[in-house]
Order: sequence, then C-alpha cells, then structure tokens
Amino acid sequence: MNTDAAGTGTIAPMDSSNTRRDATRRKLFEAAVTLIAEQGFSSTTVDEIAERAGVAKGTVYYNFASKNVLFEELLRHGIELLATSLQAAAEEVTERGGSQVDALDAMIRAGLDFISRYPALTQLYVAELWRTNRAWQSTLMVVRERAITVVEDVLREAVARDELSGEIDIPLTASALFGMVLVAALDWQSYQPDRSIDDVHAALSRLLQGRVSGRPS
Amino acid sequence: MNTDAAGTGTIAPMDSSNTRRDATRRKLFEAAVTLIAEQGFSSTTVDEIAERAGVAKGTVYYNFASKNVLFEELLRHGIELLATSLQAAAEEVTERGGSQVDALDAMIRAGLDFISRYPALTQLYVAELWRTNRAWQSTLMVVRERAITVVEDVLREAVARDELSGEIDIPLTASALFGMVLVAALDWQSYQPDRSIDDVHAALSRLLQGRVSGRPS
DNA sequence: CTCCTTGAACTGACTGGTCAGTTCAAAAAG
DNA sequence: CTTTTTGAACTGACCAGTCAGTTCAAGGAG
Repeated sequence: MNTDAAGTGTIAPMDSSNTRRDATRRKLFEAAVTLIAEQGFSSTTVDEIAERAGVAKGTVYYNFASKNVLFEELLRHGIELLATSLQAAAEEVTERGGSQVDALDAMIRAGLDFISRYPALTQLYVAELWRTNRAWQSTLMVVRERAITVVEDVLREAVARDELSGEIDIPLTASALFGMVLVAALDWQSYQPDRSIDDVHAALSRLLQGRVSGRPS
Repeated sequence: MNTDAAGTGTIAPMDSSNTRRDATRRKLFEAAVTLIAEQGFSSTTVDEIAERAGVAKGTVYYNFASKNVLFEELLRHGIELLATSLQAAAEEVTERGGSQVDALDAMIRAGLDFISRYPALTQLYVAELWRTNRAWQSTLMVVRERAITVVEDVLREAVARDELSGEIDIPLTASALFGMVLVAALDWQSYQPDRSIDDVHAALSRLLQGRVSGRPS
C-alpha cells in the first residue's frame, strides 16, 4: 500500500542526502545498477542486491515496494543525471555565444563523461531501451524522450540559425548522433579503456563536423 | 554423449534445409529470437520457446544441449547473415568501380535492410553486446569482431585511396558509424515505422557525407 | 502393393532446485 | 518515544533439465 516511502510529512527534498533512509536507498541503487547491468534484470536476485549493498533483504522491501519498483526508480533517477548534464553542457556553450554546432560538440563531450562515469547505468539503458512488452516500458519511453529532446532542441535551433541545412531530419539525426556517441563510448569502455576521453572526443567531433570525407591536405 | 545427431553417415550438408531436424531447429530459432528480444534471455522460458515453435519441450533438448547453447547458436547464425550481407554490399560497389565512400553508403543501406528484416535479432544483439560476465561472452566478442571488421576494412581502403583523411581513427569511426545506423534504425522501427527505408537512408547518408553542417543554399 | 523393422525424432509428465515476496520479533539509531 | 534496520524462516510459484515411452519415415521383404 504505502508506495510513498519517501516520507511526505516534510516537503521532500527529492535528491539530497539527508536521512539515513536516503543513504540506504542510494546504496541499493548502486548495488542494483551494477548487478543488473552485468546479468540482466531477471537473473539478478533481490538477495544479491541486498548483499552487495551490505543490507538485509528485509530492508530492500522496507524501502521499495518490489524489485520492479526499485528498478523503475533507478531508471528515473539515472535519466535525470544524463538529461541535466547534457542540457547544462549545451546551455553553457549557447550562453557564452557559441554556435549550436559547438553546443552539439559540448553535448558529445558531456555524453562521453556520463558514460565513463556511469558505465553500468548506460549499459542497462541500452539493453532495455528498445525492448517491448516489459512492465516498465512506459517509464522507458519517458526516459528516452527526456534525453532525445535535448538533442533535438539544439538541432532545431541550429537550423533556425542557419547553421545546419533546413533539410535535415531532426528526430532521425538526433537518434543517429545519440547512437554514434553511445556505441562508440561503449566500445571504448569495453575494448580500449586505456584511451583518453579527449582522444575519443576528437574522433567523434571529426565525424560530426564532416571532416572525415575531406581530403588530408 | 552423441552431440553429432545430424547423422554423419553421409557427408553432412551443414546448412541446407534437407532434414526434418533442420526444419525443427529453424522453427526453434525463430521462436527463440522473438521471445528473447521481447523479454530477455532469463525471463524467457524453454516452455515458451517450445510452445511458440509448436513443438514439445523435449524436442528443444533433443536438438540443443541446453538453453544456453540454443542461444549461442542463434547468435552465431544471425551474425553470419549480417556480416555476409554487409560484405556483399560493399564488394558489389567496389567491383563496379565505385568509391569507398559509396561502399560505406551501400553498407548503411544493407544495415537498414537487415534491421528491418530481422528487428528482433538486432534488438537482441544490442541488449547483449556490452554486457559483462555472461556465459556466452566469448561468442559475442567473435560476433562483434565479425561485423566491425567489415566496416573497418572499407574505412582502411578508403584511407589508402585518399578518399578519407588519414587522420581518422579507424576502429572508433567504425564503431560510431555502426552505432549511428543501429540506433537510428531501432528508433525508426520503434517510433516511426511508417517511414520508408529510402527516407531513413537519405538522412543517414547526409550525416555520413558531412552535408549536415553545409549551408542550405 | 502391403507388412515389418529400424533408428532418428519427438513427446510431456515429472523432479529437484531456485527465488520473489511476506512476515515478524527484536535490536539499533536518532 | 518513533523510525529504520536486521535476519531468519516460510510459502508458493516457477522453471531447467530428464527420461521412459511414442511417432514417423524410409527401406527392405514377401
């Protein structure tokens, strides 16, 4: 019954690390995200999550109504981190008078930062995003929307300012750019983790700015 | 013991659709790929797979050593389809004297074709590719290698012919291109399935050829 | 053509184990 | 005091894998 576990008695601060309870919840999120990224949702047991978080199983159910709810809240919590960071990167550039293409570039950088900071979370989104018929599908659609919109907005503004051709397909280009960064970053993390983020960023920038098909000299 | 159930009395044809057994295996592949794409590996039961294939559970175990093995063979079977089709597309262009950039474009098209023909298979690869600590991880590395190499080869040849800048990072660019097509196509299938493949192809071509940042007129 | 034989292919009830979710009394924290 | 955590015991559903028994199709034999 009591889904409102956050204690609405006081105006809940949402994110800050005030109460003991919040600390526990954060430990559980962290434990769950790595385990689920590694093994998938179904093969991760609640006992495992509790153990990795250093907490009793009963505590999990004191803090979350179910395994499903824990996961959904995890998804929602994660996307805020990503969308906020992308938006901040874009706005920072725009406010300093940079071009929208520069803003895109800054978002690529922010995306890479995010993925290298939260690889498990990213892996988990990728695994779930295009899956159908799952309990948390609606949550995922919101999550996707939240992230893609940020990219689309910048593209739209770029077209408005004549920085990009008006013929580009905004939603599709946004997806493609998103995918480009996502897959390149995951491969980087998985197969060449030693490379610097600047290196990776430079390669993707080049691709974005169409300098790939330009002649060398 | 007897894994060699195909009857080695005659020189086994390997792939053709001769025997009753092959037909059964194909039905099982088809059933498994959709179910696993929808629900994930762990939450898909062998009973479900058997039922969807119109076959008894025992038959699954007569044809495959385990659920894991069924899945691994499915992965291997699928990647052959993809790699072959990408390679064919690239070679066809090259042999007709086209540029390597044209070959890349043809591969994008072939990739889109593949994804629209086998959406479930694609979804399944995406979900599993960057996961760690799974039983079939080594199979997946082979699978990934097989696909990425095709793209890298074309990029390398393009650099050799001076069509692309020698400064591009071949593995990373290959990943990025792969991701661009993958994510754009999955989004297309999931959220705008009505659009024509030509439409999607055109948008991605534009992105590849750097015409995005060119001015409209 | 019909009857038999043979081995491969298939069947589905059954088993042993696992796991999500529940409950609760008692302890710790604040 | 209240809120939160503990940890262990329990339940009921679910599921991978097994195996003794059945069906099928092809190739003689008469």
